[in-house]
Amino acid sequence: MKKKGTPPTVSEVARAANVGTTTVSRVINGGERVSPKTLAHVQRVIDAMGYRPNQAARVLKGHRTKTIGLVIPSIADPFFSSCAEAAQAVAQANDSLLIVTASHNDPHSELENLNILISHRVDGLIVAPANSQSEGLRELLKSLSLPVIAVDRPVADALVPSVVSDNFKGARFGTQHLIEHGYKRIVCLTGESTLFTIHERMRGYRAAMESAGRAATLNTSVKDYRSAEYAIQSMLSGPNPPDALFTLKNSTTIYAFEVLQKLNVSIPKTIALLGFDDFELASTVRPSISVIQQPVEEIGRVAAELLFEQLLGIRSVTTQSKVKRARLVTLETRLIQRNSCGCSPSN
Amino acid sequence: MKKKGTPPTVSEVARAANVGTTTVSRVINGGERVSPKTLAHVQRVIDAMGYRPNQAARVLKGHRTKTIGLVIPSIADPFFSSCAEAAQAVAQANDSLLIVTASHNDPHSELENLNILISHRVDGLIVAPANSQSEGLRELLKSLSLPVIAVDRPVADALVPSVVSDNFKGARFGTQHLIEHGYKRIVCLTGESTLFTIHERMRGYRAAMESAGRAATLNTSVKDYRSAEYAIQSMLSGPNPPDALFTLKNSTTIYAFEVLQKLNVSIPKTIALLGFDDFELASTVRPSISVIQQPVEEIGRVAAELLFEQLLGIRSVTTQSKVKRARLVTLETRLIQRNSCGCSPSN
DNA sequence: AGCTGATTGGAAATCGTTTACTTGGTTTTG
DNA sequence: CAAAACCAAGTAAACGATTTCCAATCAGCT
Repeated sequence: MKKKGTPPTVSEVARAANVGTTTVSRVINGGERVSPKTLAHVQRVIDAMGYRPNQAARVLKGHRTKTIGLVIPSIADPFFSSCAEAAQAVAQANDSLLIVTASHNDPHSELENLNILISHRVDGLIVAPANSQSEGLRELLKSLSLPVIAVDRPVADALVPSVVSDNFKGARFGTQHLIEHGYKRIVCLTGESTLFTIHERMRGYRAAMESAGRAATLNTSVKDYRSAEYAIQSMLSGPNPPDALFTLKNSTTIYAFEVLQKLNVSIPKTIALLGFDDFELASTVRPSISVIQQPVEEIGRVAAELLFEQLLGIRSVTTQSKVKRARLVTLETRLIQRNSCGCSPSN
Repeated sequence: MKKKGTPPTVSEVARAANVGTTTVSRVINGGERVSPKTLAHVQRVIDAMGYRPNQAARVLKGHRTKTIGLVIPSIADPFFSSCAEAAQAVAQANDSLLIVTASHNDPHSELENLNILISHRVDGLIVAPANSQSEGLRELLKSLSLPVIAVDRPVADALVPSVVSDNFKGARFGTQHLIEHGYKRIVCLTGESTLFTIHERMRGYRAAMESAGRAATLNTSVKDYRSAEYAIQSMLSGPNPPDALFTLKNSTTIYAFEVLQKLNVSIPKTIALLGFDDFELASTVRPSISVIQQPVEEIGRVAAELLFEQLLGIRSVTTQSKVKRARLVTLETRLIQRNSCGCSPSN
């Protein structure tokens, strides 16, 4: 075990072992075409010197960097960190590393991050685009020669394959579920948002209401506790108050829940609550909150798998068409029935 | 904007711009010693060709990889993902990328991850050691020539600088707080754990109880809802039931909360609850749960800052001694008073 | 013994960038 | 007016691993 200083190189190892660099290289890469005893000897020297091949040199010779990039709005966000965890696992299974950067939903920062990652010669990229329409992003993607997968939000025109959960169907199903359980006045709440996901969910809500012959009521002004309080209070004191709330994102769900608790409105007796997207403690609060759950880790996993599939099979035309076929992977959501919408399971 | 194919190189750019490679290189790196008009011209060509320098080649010439590695138990864990987010931000500010890997608290996997990162020639490492004592880790660290910072859990003998929150003081303070507010029988609950953090917290609880002349009661068997139910129920039906619970980790806090709710035990009237470590919805449940909060992002931030400090200032002896002085950075926790332990703030 | 053929090991080119050293041309100055 | 100083820009040699080709060795044959 060597102490400090500059890391040893192949030739140093070769000299120490009294062999050529070729032999050392072969030992490193599986030991083909090397006699068992030299192999053992060289391996011993390698271990003794604490030698580790320099990836940069390897990459320079035209090899993979064994590195993929992930650009997400925030690392701390539970949704994206679960995604990242799953993607990292797949990367590891494919002998690769995952580099994570946060765009904070800023298209400019996103572009910068992507450029840096490309400069580092990552083998592929997974991106949750800050903005599906962003011209900068689209231009970059067009000029790119490496595989890219979008997650959570597709890029306009399916420029790259995307993996998303079925926000539309999920929201429609959730709304239908409320309708079927007899709720008469179902109001949809969310923070004002231009995000693709929220947009799809609103569409799903509207579709379900429409096909049931109901009037859709959407309130997109719930940004914080205050606005939630205002919105809910005025609805309750107004004419024709809602008997069910469908909240389209976690923060909105939480605000609504808090407000209802504070106002001593009984859930689900007076008002039912159904949230889109699950969060750790939706099951812990009393009453526990029913939600439409997204297959979070699956999104990250499938995206990474798709990426490596593309990475490993660039040769065959068959693969290309296969990839072309799957420009948009839509993963199913499911309803987690808890106690907040009058459709209690066992407990 | 070039279409696809292999990425352009310096010499290609040089040829296209009718200059030497040196000039191109100079333009890339700030444009010193290049006339304004050639600079502009070369820059134009670079943009036109979509040229991006190959980091691998740059690294090979002995430069930083502008890359740091982070090895944590889990990426999806809120604590560590916040850490990661903060570390990434610092990395970005230092023009570097963050590579994240998950060890799942397995020392073997941890070692493997570290080796891979080292092979990729990361400039430095941040690790949350799976096991402070691990011989493999200690040996690796000793043989290493790059800066490493430990987070959350120090490495034995302060082999590398560590950034941790003050688990001992936090737990002692929390316990003292409960004592001061008149709770007579304060029981400490946690999952059985050999983790450094939990150990420190137990030590803190014991210290506080001891110096108050109380008998410490620790139950380390709360691993899931079932075991929590059993533990709490038997304590409640036994002689001398507790009037306060101090839970040492989030999962334990949640289980205890759920069980108390289920048993219709009033919080904090019958039993008070204080948790160690904060989580998003501790403030949302009713009653909201008071906790000892760790400076989560600060840990990640300080660790990364320390790393870059070491990375940038290897020259001066002053800096070395400064680093030596700060082998263990202990960050203060604070008590977040909510409604679960009889010491309610305003609401 | 000498030849064949398989097997193992080595020398050298290569990847794309940086950088020490030159070159040629201009400007300043004694 | 010549010499010194200066500046932009180019040439070529690294960096460390892979890889192609070639050389050497040795066993097994005839």
